[in-house]
Amino acid sequence: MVKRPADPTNASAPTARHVPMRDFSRSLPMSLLRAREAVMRQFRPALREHGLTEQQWRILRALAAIEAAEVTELARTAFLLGPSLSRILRDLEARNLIERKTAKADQRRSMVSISKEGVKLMASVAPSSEAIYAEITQRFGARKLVELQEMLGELELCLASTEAREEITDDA
Amino acid sequence: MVKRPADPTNASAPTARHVPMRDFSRSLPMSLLRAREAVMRQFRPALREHGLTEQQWRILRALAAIEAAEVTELARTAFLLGPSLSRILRDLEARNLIERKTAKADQRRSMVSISKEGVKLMASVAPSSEAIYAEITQRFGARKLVELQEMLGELELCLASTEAREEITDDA
DNA sequence: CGCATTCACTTAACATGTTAAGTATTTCCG
DNA sequence: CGGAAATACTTAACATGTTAAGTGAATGCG
Repeated sequence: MVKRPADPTNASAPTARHVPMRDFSRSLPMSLLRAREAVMRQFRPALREHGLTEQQWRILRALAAIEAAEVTELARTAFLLGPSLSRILRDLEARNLIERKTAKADQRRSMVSISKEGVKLMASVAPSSEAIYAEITQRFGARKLVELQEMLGELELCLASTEAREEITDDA
Repeated sequence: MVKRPADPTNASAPTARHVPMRDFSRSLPMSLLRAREAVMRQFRPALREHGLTEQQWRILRALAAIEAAEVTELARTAFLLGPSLSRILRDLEARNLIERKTAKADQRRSMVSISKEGVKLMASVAPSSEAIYAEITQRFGARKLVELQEMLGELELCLASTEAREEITDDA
């Protein structure tokens, strides 16, 4: 907002603009964050009415789609980290929305599944969720939405392979 | 909406697939989340080396760009909620990366600015940050990146006006 | 077999997201 | 002027993100 030329005697004035960078508000992470927040803002009230957070809803949806799953598999599907999932499963189990039983073959693993109550809750939320999604689709345009999601998928894909070589390039 | 005929005897098998919905992994919030996570995974190690979190970095960047700002304005710029910002500013101030002074005209407001140390820290992080951004741009394609960000902006815009009418439609 | 290693999770600790409530200041208005 | 209402934060409380460490069970292998 201030376009002042370099000021060599910046003793009184608070320092700024010393480190040139891209315009902050146009960075990719920011764009993604803002877009996602705009979308989630549409859903949160409906979920909240049913006492669900976004992540709890993700887990229920994932479970409804895959019968039963190990915790690790569920984490991958719902895109949650293990510790978050652990906590949430504990709470969902306490609310009787899910069930777990340790696998017979391997005592380390526990199979998680949605309970009858969980299904009932999902059924009561799904309509409004779908309605909201439909409204978003309509506003933004169905074709454009597909296009956007394709680009997002490509972005994810083209960054996916960078993660394993931290060990190698870590020569600092 | 449910395609399955009623099953009165679902006692043994874990219940599932009772609530048909869009394929979970292809929902828009999920796509946005995954894409953003893929991007942030590139940046986090570099920030971490300098003892900064993503949000702290956002605040420093915002401050470097606008000289000084009120807390509310900063929250809008860095896209953080007030409570988060309050906590982070407290910590950044304790680390002498920012400075604050209450405005003379209005004792409620406090002006926040980046400190000399903060500028130094920014200068030490900016190069790797820019390098990472450049690599992402190159991998994904500069033109495609612009296109993606335009779509994200449009999405945000077309959902922006929905927020004020919760009071009105809240007739439940 | 025995034991180090790996594996599947869980706990812990700290930082942020999210909503609600609290505090101090200012403004509005009779 | 004076008190209700609005404003600019801050605190509180709970849930999740993120990394590191812990725990118990399986595996690999000498």
